[in-house]
Amino acid sequence: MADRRALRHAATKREILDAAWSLSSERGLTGWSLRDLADQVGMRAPSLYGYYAGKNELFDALFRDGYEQLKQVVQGTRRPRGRRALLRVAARTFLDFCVSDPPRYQLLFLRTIPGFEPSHDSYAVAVEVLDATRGVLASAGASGEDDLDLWTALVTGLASQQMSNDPGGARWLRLSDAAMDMYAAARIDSRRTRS
Amino acid sequence: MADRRALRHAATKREILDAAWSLSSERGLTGWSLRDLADQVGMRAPSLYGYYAGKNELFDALFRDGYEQLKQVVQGTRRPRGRRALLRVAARTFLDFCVSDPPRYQLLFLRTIPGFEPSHDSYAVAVEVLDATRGVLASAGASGEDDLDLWTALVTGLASQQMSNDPGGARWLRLSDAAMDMYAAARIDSRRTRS
DNA sequence: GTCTATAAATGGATAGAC
DNA sequence: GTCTATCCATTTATAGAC
Repeated sequence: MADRRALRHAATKREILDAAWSLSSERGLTGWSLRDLADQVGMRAPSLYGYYAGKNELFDALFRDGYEQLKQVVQGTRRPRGRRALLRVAARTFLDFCVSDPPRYQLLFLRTIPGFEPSHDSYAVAVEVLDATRGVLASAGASGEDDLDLWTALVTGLASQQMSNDPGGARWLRLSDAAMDMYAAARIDSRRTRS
Repeated sequence: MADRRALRHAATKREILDAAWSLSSERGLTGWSLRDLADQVGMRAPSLYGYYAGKNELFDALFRDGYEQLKQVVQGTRRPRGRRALLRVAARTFLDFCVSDPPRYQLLFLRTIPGFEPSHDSYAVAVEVLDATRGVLASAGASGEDDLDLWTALVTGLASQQMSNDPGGARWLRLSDAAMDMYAAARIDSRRTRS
């Protein structure tokens, strides 16, 4: 296994995913058909079925791929030692990731495609990312489950408002540091123990 | 004008909107066709065109209707005199409104329908609601534009996370009061002036 | 005002040749 | 592995009779 044939097959699957991301950016996550996708790749629609069983499986692959991307971003992020600085960097990194590709955000964090839900395997990658986020917050001194949930609500709220109401701008992005200071004051600085 | 004919016409338009909300709840905001909608109302698809020029105009009417509903909710909300209590009630009210109808939330606060954007008239209702929200926050002692933006990010984030990751549950809903306390501490209590 | 009939386009998916 | 051809369902929308 992993011979030339398999490598080529995997390369084509990646090419198809990239084309799907590209189309989603241009026309929206649900704004393209399998024919459109095939055109983008330079093949005919039926040929896609040699790589993905159908549109649903394709969305599932995109879902997984998106979370793999986010995992890479999280793992590659600088981790300042100060708690406040760590929170700020984490929030900015996450916001940049979200805003840089709104359709990807829609697929990963909203549930707006009727009938689609990720497979168990793909969802596992999402859980990995959540675990990594839990670790970052713990390093910052916020180790409770409520701390995690409040943090995700805050940053996804900023991202979502930014994309929906000021696309291309920075009206909510620029509140990132202030939001983290607010969060730290309530969830970290007010702690009795200092860890 | 406003004779029996016009009244009947308006009543049918309302009936169609209600049917559209109903279908959206069952199958998702984009999970139904004009045929489905006509079935729900008890007519044939072409007859709908006597009331709305097409699906886009229908989404626009739904958008406006949704914000009219929110306006009613906001106007009908109890307004405790204490700042903290006012914030808490406002957040809970807004969250209840969001979570009680996820497709409506999707239409009003996200931009996930490819090609659709609200008309000027419909958007004006959304602006009204935002102005009302600005007023509520000002009463609570948060009168800056950044205060407003941070508040909307926080509450829409809670709502969105709740609906996407724990539908039917309360994992994020129950953080509502804590979120408002966090917000108040950073945006209100720390103010130098007391009014 | 509502209907039937139908246009005209588009969608996902499969069969089978090469 | 990719293609052509095609199926079959579905969609929005219009024309015109009643």
